[in-house]
Amino acid sequence: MAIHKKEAFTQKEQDLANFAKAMSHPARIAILKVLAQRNECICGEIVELLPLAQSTVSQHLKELKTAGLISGSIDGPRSCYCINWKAFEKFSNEFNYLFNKLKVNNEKACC
Amino acid sequence: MAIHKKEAFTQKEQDLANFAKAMSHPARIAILKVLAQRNECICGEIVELLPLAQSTVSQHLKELKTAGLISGSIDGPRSCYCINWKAFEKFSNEFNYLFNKLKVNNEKACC
DNA sequence: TTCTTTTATCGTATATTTGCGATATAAGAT
DNA sequence: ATCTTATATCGCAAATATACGATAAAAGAA
Repeated sequence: MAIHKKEAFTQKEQDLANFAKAMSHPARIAILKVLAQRNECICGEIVELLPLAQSTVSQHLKELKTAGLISGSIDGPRSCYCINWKAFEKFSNEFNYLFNKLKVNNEKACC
Repeated sequence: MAIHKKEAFTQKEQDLANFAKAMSHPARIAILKVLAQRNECICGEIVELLPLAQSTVSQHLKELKTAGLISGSIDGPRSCYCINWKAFEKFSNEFNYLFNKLKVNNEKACC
């Protein structure tokens, strides 16, 4: 494969793709769901709820955090995570701009 | 790694993840963008527009088609693709249901 | 200090993705 | 029938992702 060509695309394309990539695993969807449902931030409770090892869950949390979908802070001996709603709003806007608006001018599908 | 545990999650979680996975590469975002912008379906024009080899683009198109985000049909010696708006509507609904509605009850972020 | 609890990180095995050239396939053109 | 054009598929190399056990780190409890 030589080199990954992701840099050859626009920043917006890469941003959208990165956001989507962060959501591209059911475990991460499940984590986001839990964080979205609870008003208080969750820590190791997530591990209890998922059918995965603690280290694996921790890795998924790190990916979500790196991608900016959640934020986390240390709270004594445990960690506290919650959703970064701003990132979701941004994604939602980008997504709708790209597809919902264009859809109007594009009713007649051809294949 | 032993086994992938994706089956251990709900169907909805898997569906959302699969949709997101299809969008998780800038080349595929770019393809969707082109298809969304043109009223008529595009074929090899996409190859011209992307900084990738023809075989690579063909592979990305196949992935998008398999995931249900686009549909394609043979048109003489060339192939015609277009967006499957229904799939986007479904994803948009799922996504908004999961996040936008919950957001209302969740204004106070904690970390 | 030592023990316990909670979470992050390391190392590693395996699976999947990405990318391309080469080749196959399919259909219209000559 | 042969040539050309357009697209899909195969085979392979390299990069990433997924998962887990083991271990480290950090902080409160005994």
